[in-house]
Amino acid sequence: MPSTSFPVPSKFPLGPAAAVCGSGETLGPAPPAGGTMKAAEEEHYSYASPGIGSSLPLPAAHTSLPAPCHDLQTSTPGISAVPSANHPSGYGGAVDSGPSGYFLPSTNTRPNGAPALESPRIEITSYLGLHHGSGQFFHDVEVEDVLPSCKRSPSTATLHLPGLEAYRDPSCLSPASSLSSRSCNSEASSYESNYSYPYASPQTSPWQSPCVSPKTTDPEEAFPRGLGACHLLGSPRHSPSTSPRASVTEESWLGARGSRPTSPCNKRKYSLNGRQPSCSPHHSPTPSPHGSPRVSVTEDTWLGNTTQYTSSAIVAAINALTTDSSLDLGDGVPIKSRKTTLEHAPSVALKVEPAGEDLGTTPPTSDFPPEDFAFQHLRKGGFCEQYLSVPQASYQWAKPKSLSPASYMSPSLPALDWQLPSHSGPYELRIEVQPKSHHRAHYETEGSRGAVKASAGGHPIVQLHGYLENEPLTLQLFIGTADDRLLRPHAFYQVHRITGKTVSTTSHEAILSNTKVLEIPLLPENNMQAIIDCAGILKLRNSDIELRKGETDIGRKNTRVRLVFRVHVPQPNGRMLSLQVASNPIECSQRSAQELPLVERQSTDSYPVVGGKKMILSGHNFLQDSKVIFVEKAPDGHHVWEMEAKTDRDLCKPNSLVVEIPPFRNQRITTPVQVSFYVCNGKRKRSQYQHFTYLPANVPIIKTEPTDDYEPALTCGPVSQGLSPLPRPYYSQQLTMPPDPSPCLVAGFAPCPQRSTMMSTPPSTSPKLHDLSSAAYTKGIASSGHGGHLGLQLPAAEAPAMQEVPRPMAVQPSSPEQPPPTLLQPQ
DNA sequence: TGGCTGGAACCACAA
DNA sequence: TGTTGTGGTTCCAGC
Repeated sequence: MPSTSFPVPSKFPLGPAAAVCGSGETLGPAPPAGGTMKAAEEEHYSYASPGIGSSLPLPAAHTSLPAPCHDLQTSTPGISAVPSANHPSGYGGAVDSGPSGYFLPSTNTRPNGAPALESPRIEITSYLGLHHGSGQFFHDVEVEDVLPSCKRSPSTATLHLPGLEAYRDPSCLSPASSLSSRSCNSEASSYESNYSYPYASPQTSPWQSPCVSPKTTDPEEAFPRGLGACHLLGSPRHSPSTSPRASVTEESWLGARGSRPTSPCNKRKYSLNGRQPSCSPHHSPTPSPHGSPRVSVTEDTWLGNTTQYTSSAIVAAINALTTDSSLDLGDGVPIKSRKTTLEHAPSVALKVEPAGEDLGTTPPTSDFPPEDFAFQHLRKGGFCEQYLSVPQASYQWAKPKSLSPASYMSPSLPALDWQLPSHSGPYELRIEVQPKSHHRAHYETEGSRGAVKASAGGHPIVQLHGYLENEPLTLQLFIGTADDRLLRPHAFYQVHRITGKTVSTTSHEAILSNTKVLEIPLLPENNMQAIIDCAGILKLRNSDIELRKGETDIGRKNTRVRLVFRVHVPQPNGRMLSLQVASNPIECSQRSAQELPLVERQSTDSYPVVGGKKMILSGHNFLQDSKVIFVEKAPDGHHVWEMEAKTDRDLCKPNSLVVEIPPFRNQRITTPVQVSFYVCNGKRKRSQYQHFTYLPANVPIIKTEPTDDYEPALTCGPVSQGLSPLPRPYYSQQLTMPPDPSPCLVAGFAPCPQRSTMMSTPPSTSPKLHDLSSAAYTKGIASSGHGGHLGLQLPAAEAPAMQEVPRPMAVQPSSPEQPPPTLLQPQ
């Protein structure tokens, strides 16, 4: 295993690394992140570069690595942290060939006499330092010049201790346990995904694997591109395992495909050329030098690590002195495995990177528009190259993952599962063009299926309104859930960066808390508008995710996602105002997309109990036999009332359905009653629930005409952003801030106005948009990274970015399966 | 040549 | 327990 050395300012003694190495001998579970790691961080990392640290798997992560693993590592052929002569000197040189003694005493040896493995080392160099401290990074400087103020998300550096959270349960996982063609991939992806393996298991230790195969998800993300020399083993990007389908080498070890993987529970029974996978998840495969967690450098991680920040962001990060673990890039987002695998070291090691991809030869270039250039330059410039040989991935698996929302204590940015408003003060983040309701996600084993498109052609467009500054901002995009619960990163889908001639928008990948985030520049010259033509959706194998420790969601039939956009607007007071908006749901399953009806719009969202009015539903897969069922649910989810609405078959079209609103069961209601309805094409072919509100008979109808003016602003205000034109309550998870959140903070979390997001309310009655002083976050309470279903709304006082200690606050559960959105008790 | 797409085979699990 | 349906995943072929 190559040493992983990141240039680090002298003030970063890399103590953790050394310390960790020392402790690395210790077998057993790593201490909780909050414990040792925290201490280490505090002690040694008073500051971490936002750009780098945010995702760097730090050496600390190996505290739990068993010594034997180290031995394995060193002894394995595939891994060679061979310092390349070609490596740039200085910082760059330090990356690969950094003096081993830098972290570990050269005399460090194993009890068994074997040379001590150098603990993975990562020297962290502050971004500033890179820019100003080394001429080698002039590119970066140039970048600064080019894009002086492009504010990257002020991610905070994170130093992780490994093993705190395993992606897969150690008992269930083993490199071999997940096999199939994906085995190599999956493994890779899993590890990369921070699907950490338990600390004390040699089998799961990255050390046991000699493989050092930088993975890449995208040829274009080529930092590594120029790193041939930097890459250990010469092939940073390709390893036989990286492409299950195309590599001859792969065939050699992969052997004939047995059966296809199936979902959950790791029941796949593939044989991996010599690596007999355990049929039982509980059986750990025999450790093999070949089959090991990857130790790789990934572009993704690199990208993330090399995220550039503006000075302000850096300052913010410095101020934050954060130890936020949620920002680890290496944290665990599976990357296209076929390009990332690292098993089978031998082959990997022998694979030679195309000459054309020599280190540092990638010129900045004219291939990119100015802004693109800036990004590209940043990504591919010397700065990044300096670190390409760092086997980050190897640590990813061991990195702790924030299982609990509470663990996210970054003082700078809200966790991805926090519910944020789409509007605050003068700012509003809005999805001007919604994505299509269907987009077939691609698997790691597949090629990209392109970028998400808009319904009417083109691509989704997002714009930040109200921002009058001249400095660019960064729009973050990640894949969020589209179920009934609070919006949170989707465990089974990740955003995938699309590149190519057809992509006009530059982007950059980063990983935050196991979630891949695409960062897209929002430029003033573009009116702070971004065309999202660079975002595809990657589907992760259910079995991979479900086995992740702490993961409670299941992947089966969990195929709807939303594009979630975030932007962090710097405030005069130095804080960040974070806004978020989610798109309409996107069905990502091939089958579902072809079969399940999907309601995108409804012409009416409320009507008096008498019913009788025609409502037009727009969507997909409507059949003449489609039925529309109205349902009223009790708090416990049971159906209190069901009524099939009459549909006009003559007017039925595949994408539109005319239905007559049935009279409500109770004609004497005095307050609006919210019910649901869905379109049913037959057994098990139902659309998701849509909300509808019955109004008291004597209530004047505010909006009843079927119209095409699906103006979110007219119906739900900013909270509707990202939702269907007409309220789609179940997805109305954009946070609506009451003018004064305080009422929601007292009296035992009494019902809060936020519920308004579920109600169809006319503009006049829509909750007032919160201003900065009322902005708040709603933090999903998750038992796991993605497991949060319910959440506590956390008002963030004046500025969301402050992330002050969240105060519990009532929030509406948007689930049709859950009790009415009246009160959400903090958990 | 490689990426994007649509389609479908294959397989395991669910009904 | 056996059969059929459903959905996840992978592979193929055409553009």
